[in-house]
Amino acid sequence: MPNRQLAIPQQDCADCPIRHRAVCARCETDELTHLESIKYYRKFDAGQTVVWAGDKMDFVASVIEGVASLTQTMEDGRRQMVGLLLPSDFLGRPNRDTAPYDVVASTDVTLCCFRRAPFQKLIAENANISQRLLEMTLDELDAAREWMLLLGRKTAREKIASLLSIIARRDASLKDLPSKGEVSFDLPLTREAMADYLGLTLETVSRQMSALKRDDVIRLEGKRHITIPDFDLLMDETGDDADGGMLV
Amino acid sequence: MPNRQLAIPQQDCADCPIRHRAVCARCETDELTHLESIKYYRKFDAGQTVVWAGDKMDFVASVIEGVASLTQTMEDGRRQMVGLLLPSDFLGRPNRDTAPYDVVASTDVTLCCFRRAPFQKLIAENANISQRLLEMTLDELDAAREWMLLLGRKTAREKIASLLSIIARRDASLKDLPSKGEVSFDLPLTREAMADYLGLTLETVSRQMSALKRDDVIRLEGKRHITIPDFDLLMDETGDDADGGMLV
DNA sequence: TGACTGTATTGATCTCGATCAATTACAGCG
DNA sequence: CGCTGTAATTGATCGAGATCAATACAGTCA
Repeated sequence: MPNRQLAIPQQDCADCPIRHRAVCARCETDELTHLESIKYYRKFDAGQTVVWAGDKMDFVASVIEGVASLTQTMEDGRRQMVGLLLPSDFLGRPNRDTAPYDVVASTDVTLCCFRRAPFQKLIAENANISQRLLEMTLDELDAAREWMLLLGRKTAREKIASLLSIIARRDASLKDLPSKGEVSFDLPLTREAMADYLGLTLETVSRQMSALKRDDVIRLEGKRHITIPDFDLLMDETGDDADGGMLV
Repeated sequence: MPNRQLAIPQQDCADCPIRHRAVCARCETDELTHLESIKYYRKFDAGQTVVWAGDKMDFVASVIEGVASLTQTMEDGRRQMVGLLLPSDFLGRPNRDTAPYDVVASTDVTLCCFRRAPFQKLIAENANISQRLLEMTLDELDAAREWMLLLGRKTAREKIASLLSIIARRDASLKDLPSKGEVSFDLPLTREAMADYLGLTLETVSRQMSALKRDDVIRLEGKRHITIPDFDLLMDETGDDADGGMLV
């Protein structure tokens, strides 16, 4: 299994506050110049909708900080999250200017946006950028397939444990810490958003969180700050095999 | 929502028995020549495993005929299908020579294979091929996300109806028929494989099939041949909104 | 300070799909 | 033909998670 972290380039992208592995990644100097001229930043508050499904999207973007989600909704209101965008993740796609899903900021979010037209020109002209995008899309696809296993076959408890381990890992790698032993982090999702991620109801999420707390797999300080006393213990609850590379 | 069919090129690829939209698609004459020299065919019987998860895969391939599935298995045996490969779909990926999932032939399958090394060289040298692969991968990602909605939020009946509509559509488009009014086709999956696709047990699949038959949404001739008297009626059972582009 | 709002927890009950088990259908084959 | 083995159907029962409902809690605003 591929490991996303390995893909994060060491070279920072000009004035982006953190290094990120989106289009700017691995770019040659001249490409970077191109990018700088079409790049701008946008901020969103927690809960704000970035784009609605069906809306025109005149930009693509890279998540600089915060967490956003892609969500699908059925007419009767049933909702399923289908993408979770953490810092360094990419939003939008070339050759498609209509958003297929609602994009909602789960926390305050900063996006590094690229105007669509010049971005597409950039792709057309630079082979390594479309190769980079291909690589990232394949990682997304792997993540989606791991997610499908979770949705289709895991128990509620395993689902919660899996989600916590995914967030813990990504958070740790962002802070350059190992995800071993004691790990703690802030949950960027409400119970409802967790339920939408996991294909559960928020009551079940809450109950299973309480159960994991009761069994000392996790500790809660306030509603959102989580400490995992022993990461291996949490992993035992996910149903994944030990080495199995869970990708976000 | 994008429509896959539009992506199928009208130009056939040399001696491939049917036109297919894999790497050969839209290629210039000289690229095609390259391809011909690294291309070979392999056949598999229904039930045969093409590759095991973790195995080295020294080729990538395009499905020429038949149906294959990608499946993930947990240690305790729970299984979830995460990919269904129909004719024209692509298998394998550049820069990854280890199969992440079991690939199993659901029916007799013919693959058009490309040796990995020269194929990667081809990608590196031809920008339009990696753009083509990107496009295809994005379609896969959309399909995976539609699938996630199915797994997370649909009822057993809706799941079955959705699967039947997906297969009916792909089958119809392959035969250049419209998926309207009365449609009929052969189910390329066992009840067990359907269950693995849908995150259900095979008993539930069987019961829901019987229920759909009882309600005249489908008709069964033998175990595998299905007739849908009115495609719209089936669509009403899927839970999708009327226009919603369900992608395989 | 207290009313108000959105988020989270906990309880009681119900239901859909899982599980366990028996039977049937059918294709291949001696 | 009657076996044999696999795939599929059907029945009886169970249980995980959904649903409905009440309560707790932390901000925030008047």
